[in-house]
Amino acid sequence: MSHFGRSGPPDIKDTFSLLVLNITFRTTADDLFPFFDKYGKVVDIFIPRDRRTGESRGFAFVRYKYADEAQKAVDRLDGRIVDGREITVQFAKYGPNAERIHKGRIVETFPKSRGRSRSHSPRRRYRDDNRDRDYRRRSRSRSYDRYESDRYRGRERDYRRRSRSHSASPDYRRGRYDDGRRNLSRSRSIDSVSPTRYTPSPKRNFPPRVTPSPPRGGSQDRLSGEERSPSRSISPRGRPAGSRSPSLHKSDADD
DNA sequence: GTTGAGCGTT
Repeated sequence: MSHFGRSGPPDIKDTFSLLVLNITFRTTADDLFPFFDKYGKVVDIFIPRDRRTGESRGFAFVRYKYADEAQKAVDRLDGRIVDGREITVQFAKYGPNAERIHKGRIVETFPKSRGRSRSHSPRRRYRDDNRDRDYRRRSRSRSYDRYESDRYRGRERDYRRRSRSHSASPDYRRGRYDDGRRNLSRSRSIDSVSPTRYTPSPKRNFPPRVTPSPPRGGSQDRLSGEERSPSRSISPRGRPAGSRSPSLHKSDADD
């Protein structure tokens, strides 16, 4: 199904979570499902997204029903190329609530979890807003010299050159995307919108030449007066310009 | 439209 993680964490008590790193930012759970489903029973797949932009953060969590299948998936899918990117599959070390996890399974069972135990010390469900912008920018400044950077870049470039056969354009994702969502492109109906509850924009239809000038009074008042002045519709005399009779004499036009 | 170390949501 396509609704992995839509209904929240189903049950991780008897599931083994795998952490998939180094995936592309366009890779979705549906893309990873066939890969992992081939090696075992996938219970759920979840890809954390950014709460501001809603984009993927570059990693996913795959839950298997059995440990052996999860282990096989790690051994098989670890290092595989998905969407042109080498993914890294490994057992999750932390749970949804940062609980200890061994082999993708929760080992740190809270003894007094009769209703509320770990809730006693609830850490921030989400990253601090102030650090929210930093949690990904922290490692940007690396000690990479331009030489090494250039070398890595060159290697990566070479890798990409070898990767694409003859004419691989960045539209590879588009083709796949179009393959799955072409319905949406064809009929842009309200019913065809993806289950994601993202709101594109409250205003569905707006005039092309819409003037987004805030209708706030005050300083805008005088500006409005200026703009209203050049209106040729009203003559300085208070008489409509079009109301001028063509039979007006030349001498009358000396105003 | 971009980026690339890491551990998760109704």
